[in-house]
Amino acid sequence: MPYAGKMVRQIFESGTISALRRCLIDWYERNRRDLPWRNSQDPYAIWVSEIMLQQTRVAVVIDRYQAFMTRFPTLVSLALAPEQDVLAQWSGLGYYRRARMLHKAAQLVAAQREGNLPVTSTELRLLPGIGAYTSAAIASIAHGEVVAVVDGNVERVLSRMAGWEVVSRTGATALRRKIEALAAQLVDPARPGDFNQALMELGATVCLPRNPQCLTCPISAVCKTRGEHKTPPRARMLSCEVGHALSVRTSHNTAKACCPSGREVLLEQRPASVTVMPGMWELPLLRNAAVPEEDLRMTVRHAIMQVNYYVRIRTVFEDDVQELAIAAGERRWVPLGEAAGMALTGLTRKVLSRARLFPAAPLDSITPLAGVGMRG
DNA sequence: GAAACGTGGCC
DNA sequence: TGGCCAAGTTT
Repeated sequence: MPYAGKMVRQIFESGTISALRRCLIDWYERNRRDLPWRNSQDPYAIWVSEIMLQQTRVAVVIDRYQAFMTRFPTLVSLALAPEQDVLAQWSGLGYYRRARMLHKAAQLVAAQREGNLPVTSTELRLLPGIGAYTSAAIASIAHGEVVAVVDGNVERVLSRMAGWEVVSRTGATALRRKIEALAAQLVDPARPGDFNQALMELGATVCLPRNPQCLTCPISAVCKTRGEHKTPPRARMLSCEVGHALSVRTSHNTAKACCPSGREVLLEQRPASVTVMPGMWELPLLRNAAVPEEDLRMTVRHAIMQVNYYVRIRTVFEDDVQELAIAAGERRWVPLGEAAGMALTGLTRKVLSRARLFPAAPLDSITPLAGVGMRG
């Protein structure tokens, strides 16, 4: 990439690249957050964290990562698990394809490589769900491979630093290439993993999309922008009204000695063929989203992608099946205790939590049953 | 190369 | 409330 070298020389005076690397890594050592996946050198642990962090906030990931690693401590344990168990661990995190591909890749590595992940970014890149960013992140962090990562943070930090702006829609790709070339020139050959994490950490905690904290930025001296930069406008949110059924019954199933009776909720599994959340379980859709006032249990706003769903939840009794839309997949009465551990959609988890039908968190379990059904 | 793929949390 | 995300990958 000779062109990248030229760009770097245009941006920095000779010799300042090593100073930049030092500034960045010094800052990182002093300011890095203590995150669970940073306490491990295990490539599997780093891999899981990188997949879970894709398009997902660190604050959301922390607890879920620890739960996932407790349930699947090793690559082989993940490979051996049923897919529904993996999806259940992913429930509420979204982008479920990540979980399915992580699982698939673990099975490939278990079957073909005795459970040892590839070491080089080039080989990692061949596994499902591992793209340009993730392969570089794992290889540089776990094995010290000298390869740059370019995620959303790095893209923002470097474009601001270089003073490059998105000019047009088509210009975004060209700019991305320039940033990748710049990152490749900048990455510290001595400590690529720390350098990469430093750049990402800077973007995540200082060089914020809005309100960048330029006064505390370790590299503001070489930054062309020192503040916000232009970003392309986003698509408008759409809105849509839907209804879901909350059907709860008291079980008369005495077959299971452990839980001879208890309450069960009616769930429906989304078909494997749908593009959105295949295989996940949810409350059955209502035939009619217009719910009579007296049957309205609660309303929920739930944003999925570019759409705001205004969701009406109504009680549907066991005999009133005609209120439900035609089932697209299997329907099953599930004991509430079991449902909590299933591969529920985020909306379903939200509704059942809000209805106090199972705890949102393990410790939040004390709920008077008398309150159930009386909430609006 | 654009479009699709989810969600919890914060302002 | 409505908008805006957040450590990308696949098709």
